[in-house]
Amino acid sequence: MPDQHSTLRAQRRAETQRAIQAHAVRLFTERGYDATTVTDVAEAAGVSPMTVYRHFPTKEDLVLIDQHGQLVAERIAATPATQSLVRRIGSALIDSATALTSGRHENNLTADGRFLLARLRLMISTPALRAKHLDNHYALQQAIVAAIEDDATDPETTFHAQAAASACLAVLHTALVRWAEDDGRAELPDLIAKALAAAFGDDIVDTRRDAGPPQPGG
Amino acid sequence: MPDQHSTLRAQRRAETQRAIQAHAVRLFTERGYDATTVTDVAEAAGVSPMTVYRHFPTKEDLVLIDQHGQLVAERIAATPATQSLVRRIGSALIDSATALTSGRHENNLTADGRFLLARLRLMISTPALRAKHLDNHYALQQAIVAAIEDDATDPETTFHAQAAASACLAVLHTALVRWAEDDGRAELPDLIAKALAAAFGDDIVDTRRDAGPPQPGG
DNA sequence: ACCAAGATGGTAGTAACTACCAGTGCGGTA
DNA sequence: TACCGCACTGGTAGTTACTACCATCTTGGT
Repeated sequence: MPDQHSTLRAQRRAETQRAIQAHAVRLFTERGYDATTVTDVAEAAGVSPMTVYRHFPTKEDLVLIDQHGQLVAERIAATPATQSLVRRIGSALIDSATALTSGRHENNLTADGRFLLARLRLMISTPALRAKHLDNHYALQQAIVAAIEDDATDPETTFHAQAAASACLAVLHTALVRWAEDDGRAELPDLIAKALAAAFGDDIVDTRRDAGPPQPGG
Repeated sequence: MPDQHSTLRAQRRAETQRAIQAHAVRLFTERGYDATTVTDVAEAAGVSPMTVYRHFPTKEDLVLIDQHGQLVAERIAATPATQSLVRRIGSALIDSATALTSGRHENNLTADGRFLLARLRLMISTPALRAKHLDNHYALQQAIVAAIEDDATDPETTFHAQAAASACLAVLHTALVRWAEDDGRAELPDLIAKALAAAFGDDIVDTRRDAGPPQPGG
C-alpha cells in the first residue's frame, strides 16, 4: 500500500514529482517541447533521467498528468438522474471548472491557475501533447459513461451515453482552447456554459442549479 | 508539380504507397501494432525502411492516412446556411458516410469497406493510433469551421462553430466505434444519425433531406 | 540492531525518426 | 536518338524516447 503507508515517503515522492513537472513545463514553455529532452528536464530538476521515467511514464505525461479528471466522473454520479444526459454532464463540467479556477482576485489567476494555463497552452500548441490529451478525454468519457450507467448495461443506453459524453467533452475542449487563447482572463465556467449552449441549444444550460425540464438526449 | 507531371510516376508512387499501407495494416492486425516494427513493414512490402518513411512520415500514418477527411469539409459549404450548425454538419457527415460505405451487397462489405474497418479497429484499440486519430479529427474540425465561416470572422461566431463542430465530430467518433464493434454489419449512416439524435435531440436529424426548422446552435 | 520495501541511479539495448549523400530510372529536350 | 534534370529509392550514422536488469541507499517497523 503506497498510499497511506508512510506520510514522509509519500510527501517526498509527491514533492519530487511536483518539482519535476514544474521544471518540465517551464523548460517546454521556454525552449519548446520537442527541443527539450527528458535529460534536460532531469538535470533541471536535479534528478537522474531514470527518476523522471519512474514518476512520468512518458514525456507527454510530464505535461498531461493531473488529478482533475476523476473528479468529474464522481460529480456526474451525484447529479439527479431525472435530467437529460447532456444537462447532467454539462453541469458537472461547469461545477468542476468552477472549483478548479476558484480563488482568483479580479484579473489575477492563482499560481495553480497560471500553471494550469501554461500546461494547457502546451497541450494545444504541441501536436503530440494535443493528441494524447484528446485521448485522455476519451478515457474520461468512458469513466463518465460508467458513472452514468452504474448498473444497467443496455447496449442502446450505453450508446446514448457515449454520444452525449463525447459531445460534451468535445465542447469542453473547445471552451478550454478559448480560455487559453484568452490567457485565462474570461471565466472558464461561463465559457463552458456558452459553448454548451452553442452546441446543444440555449435551453440546455441552467444559470441556476435547480432542475429544469429535460429535453434532448434523455 | 508532382501532381500531373507524369502519370506513370504518379501511378507507381500511388501503388507503392497503397502496397505499403496494405502490408502495414495486415501486419499490425496479425502481430499487433507495437510488436511490428517499421522495418518489418518495409520488408513485407519489399522496400527499404527509408521508402516507408518517405511515403508515411510517422508509423501512425501507416494506418491513419486517407483522403476522406477533406471531402467532409467541402460538403459542409454546400449545405444551406439557413439550417442550424449541428444540422448542417450532421447531414454532411451522414452523406459522407453514405458515400463511403456504399456498394455493399447484403451483409458483405466491399474490399474498401473491409480495409476501412480493419484500420478503424486498429485506431480504436491502439492508444497511439487512437490519440493521433482524435487529433486528426481536431484538424478536421478546424477545416469545418473554416468552411462554415468562409468570410465573416466574428470571434463569437467562430466560437459557436468550434463548439458545434467539435461536438458533431465527437459524436461521429462514437458512431464509428460502435460501427467497428459491430464489425460493420450495421449501416454507418444510421448509426451516425442515431448518435446525433442521442446527443442533440431526436428533432435534429432529418430522415429526408429537406430543410426542417432550425432550432439550437444557429 | 535488523530486515523489508520503496526510491534512486547506472548500463545496455531497442526502435522511431532524421539528416546527409549516392545510385537508378523516368521525362522532356536538342 | 542521345542527353540532362528530377523524382524515387537506398545506405549510413546519429539522436532520442523508452525499457529491462541490477546495485545502492534510505525509510519504517520489529
